[in-house]
Amino acid sequence: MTKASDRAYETIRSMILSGELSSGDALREEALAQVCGVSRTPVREALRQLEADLLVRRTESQRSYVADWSLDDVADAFELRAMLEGHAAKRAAERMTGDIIAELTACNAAILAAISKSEPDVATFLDRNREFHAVVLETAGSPRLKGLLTALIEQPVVWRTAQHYDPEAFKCSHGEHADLLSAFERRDGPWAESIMAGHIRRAFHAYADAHKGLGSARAEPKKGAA
Amino acid sequence: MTKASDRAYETIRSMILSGELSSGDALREEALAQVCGVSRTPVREALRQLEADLLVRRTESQRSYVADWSLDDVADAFELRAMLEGHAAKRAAERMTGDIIAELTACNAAILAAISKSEPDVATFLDRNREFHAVVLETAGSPRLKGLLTALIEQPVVWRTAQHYDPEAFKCSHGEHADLLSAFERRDGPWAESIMAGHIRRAFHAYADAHKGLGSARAEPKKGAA
DNA sequence: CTGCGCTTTATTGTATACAATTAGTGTAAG
DNA sequence: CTTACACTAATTGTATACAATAAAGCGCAG
Repeated sequence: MTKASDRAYETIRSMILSGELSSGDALREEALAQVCGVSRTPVREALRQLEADLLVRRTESQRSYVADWSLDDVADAFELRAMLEGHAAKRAAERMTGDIIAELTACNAAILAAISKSEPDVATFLDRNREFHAVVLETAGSPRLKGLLTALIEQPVVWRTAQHYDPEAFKCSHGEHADLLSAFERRDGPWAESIMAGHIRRAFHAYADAHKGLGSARAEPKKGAA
Repeated sequence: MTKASDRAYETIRSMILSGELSSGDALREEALAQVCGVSRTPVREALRQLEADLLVRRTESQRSYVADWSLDDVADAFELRAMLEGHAAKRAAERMTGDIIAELTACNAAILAAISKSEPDVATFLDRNREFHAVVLETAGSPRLKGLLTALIEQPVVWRTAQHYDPEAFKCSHGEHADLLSAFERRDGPWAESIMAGHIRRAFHAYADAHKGLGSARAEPKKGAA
């Protein structure tokens, strides 16, 4: 994608992630085009990409809506993510180098700094956490695995989960990254896989705990509000 | 996608799978538009879809080429497929019903019939094999898993592998499906997972054996020939 | 002869107009 | 009061023209 389609993609994506657009909202191409300051053509392309990212769903009649995620959907996604990121961690351990360990160590130190403040710096935590996982995924050296996971990791769900973390949960996350580094230092693939799978599953339960009760049954498409 | 984009998608896809277009061939939008009898707009959409299917790759300058698969790429894809289809088999075993077992049994009987002829009916084998795996995947009941796998299963590589099967290999494939049915009847998820993972890995080795020697290093883009 | 930079050409990106399809609405029959 | 149906309005699909960009060819200097 180039300039205009990129702008459309980023704009729409951030509107979804920020909550400016909420689950089930209709996404009309022309309205989005005006918002993004481009024509419908790049908007269409951006919508296809967002659909691949699972942030947008399309009805059989080709209308687009902001995707809604029931708890089952989220569980489904986290289960796959645990399996795939576990696999990525195993492969990364087998391919690990000192430089990358240093990079990951620095990254995790930044995470520790961000969460050690009196008021945790959630934005920095998220950025560095994303970076940590991205480096692991890159080190796994499987383009296809990378492709599959990118469709799963950058979800609104993931984004919002950390908002509900208590100080203890942040520490857990940091500690699991540290464990992962131990496994990487020893080139212990299976250990890394176990830790990563548990790490992701813990994140899921943090999400589930924060959302228990409100069943979030799949909503019907709303109209308007694009 | 609708009529014109569908036609473009199917046309280009079959051109790639049939070998009419080979690895590295340039895919020029206008040329494809003429071949498909549509304008560039639906062709562009089809190309994006084919890119998601990993049948087409795009350079950083947005030019499209028929994807080429080194043996490492194929190994990578099969490894992921073994993991994901194994997972699907496990979930399917946990959700299995008598009706579905009957359907799968009939499907595998058709496979047996196709490969028992003096001259094996490869096309029927492939169709029924695809159907068998599709039913398992459907029964797994994870839309996301389904989405991830469809990007991996319908590859030219898969298609051509069976061309090299000897009678024994066909029998192995049928036998593993039968084993899978045993696991399903007993609702034994881990067993089903093991069998399926092995089933996929065997297919990979059949491919690798047929292609050993010719290294198939990633070719540079060719020109022309769209 | 070779390497660099400019000009030309080919190809993709974007905008817009129009066609086709779908959802929404109102009305009339049961 | 409900439902079926037709009609209208809204939305997406497609084609085409034009703009931007990258590849290729060419000339020139070293």
